[in-house]
Amino acid sequence: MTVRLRIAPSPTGSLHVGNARSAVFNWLYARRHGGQFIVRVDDTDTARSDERHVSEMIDGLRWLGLDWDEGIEVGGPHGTYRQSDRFDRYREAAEQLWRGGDAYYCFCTPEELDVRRAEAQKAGRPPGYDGLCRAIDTEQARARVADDERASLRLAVPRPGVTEFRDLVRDDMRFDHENIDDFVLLRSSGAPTYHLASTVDDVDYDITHVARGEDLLSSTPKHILITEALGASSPTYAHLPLLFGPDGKKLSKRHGDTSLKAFISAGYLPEAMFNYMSLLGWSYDPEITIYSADEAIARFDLDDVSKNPAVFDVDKLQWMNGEYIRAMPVSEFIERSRPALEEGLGSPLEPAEFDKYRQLAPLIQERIKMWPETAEMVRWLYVDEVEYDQQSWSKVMEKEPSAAVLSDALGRLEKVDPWTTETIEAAMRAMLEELDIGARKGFQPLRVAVTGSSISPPLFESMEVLGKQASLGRIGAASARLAAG
RNA sequence: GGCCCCGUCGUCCAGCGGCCUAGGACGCCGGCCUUUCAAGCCGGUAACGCGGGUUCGAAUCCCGUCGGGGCUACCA
Repeated sequence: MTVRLRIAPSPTGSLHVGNARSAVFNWLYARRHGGQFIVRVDDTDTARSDERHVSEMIDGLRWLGLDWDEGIEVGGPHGTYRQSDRFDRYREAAEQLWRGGDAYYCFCTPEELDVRRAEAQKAGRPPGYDGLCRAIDTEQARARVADDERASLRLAVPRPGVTEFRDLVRDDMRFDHENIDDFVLLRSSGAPTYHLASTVDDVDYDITHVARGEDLLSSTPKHILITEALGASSPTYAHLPLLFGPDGKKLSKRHGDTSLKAFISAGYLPEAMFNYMSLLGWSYDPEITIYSADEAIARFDLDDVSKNPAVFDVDKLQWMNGEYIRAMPVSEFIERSRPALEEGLGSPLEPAEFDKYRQLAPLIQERIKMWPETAEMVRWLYVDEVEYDQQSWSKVMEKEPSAAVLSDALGRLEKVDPWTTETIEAAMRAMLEELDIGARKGFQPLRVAVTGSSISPPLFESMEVLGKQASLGRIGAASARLAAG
């Protein structure tokens, strides 16, 4: 039997990293077992659903490197894979439930329910639905509905009773029906609730494994009850540990922008993001942290997923991103960093200008963790006049023997020909010797003069790429500025 | 409040009765390298929440306790 898994995000907001991580686990499991991965859109809440979120989600999932065998955009035997197109099917299922005696009409208004809930809470009773309308005679209820009276349809939860299931992550679960109220299947508007729609879809689409966040663990008995009432058999469930923010609370908007989109635009690599997310609640090997998606597929199993919630650690993600950046061939680094570079610089680069970047690229590659850092690394290369970093200037330039070094270097550098890293370095090392000063005192002033900062890519390579004329000009300018006080 | 889940370094994970004087990764600290910053290399810091059992032996099993979290809608 081939496994079929799905993710079913609601397009009521941006795709959250928690959902993205669920998608990764589902995908990994499907691929590992040669099964199918399906992407469905749970948009029963039509008022809050937005098409923009649907396409953003698709882009995000693709960006991560996931692909799906059926679902939104790619199609399949089950139509559009959007719940909003299947309301008739859900009503039909509801009807089936009602005919089978597993559901009943409820004529309580939301206002009445609010009042009774408040009372129950005050009296220390469970706040769920009290089952009042369950007592209404079926024929009578049908007549009232036929008479256009507003009614919702609720599941008649078997009482007494218990629902038990084996969760791949949590092992044996047991829920007493005492704690499950007769929840709504169909709203009085005729729209299905999430519980109904999602369960019907899982049944109709032959989903074999449902791996989702632990926040749905207590809803699972409801889904099992619906499934059984429908005469189908339940999928295997796996409730994944939740993702937490640094404060130990469920990751949400209050932790800043936690949408996958935010991470994409922050400049993370999809490989790093995938790798990092797969590590949240799972481990590839006790000794190995970095691995490819294919390697993960070869070892992944829902059985091995941890029960503990995981704190999303941006520091580790960044480190990992840096690892991936450093691991790629230089040519790839150059191409992939280009968009962020030009964006950071504010304009596209002419071929000749880009060529300078290309020369410095290997040195940049080992110094950044995130794409946006490239522009900061080489900005000095593309300005007419360097902007001196205030701290660097006072720390380096306003000290002996910077002034002397600058003018001495100027004289020596003028004679350097050809202008290469090696010849520049040779000339400067000779200067060090003759002036009898250390490399720090001798080179830092030049660095600040050329790049504007005491922190930069390696000096001589930088000077070579900048060019002789520009380099001399900058050293001269710094020298003059120093003289002027 | 009720129901449910969870509890190993600050964080993520390994550990599934003896291999644990608890391992790896991030972070942090120190060193080496070095013209800065990185990278790299080397080293260090740091945890089984607590209390009872069970057992020859427990991080691993059981109970309790404390702590954290989730759910508790005609949202999903």
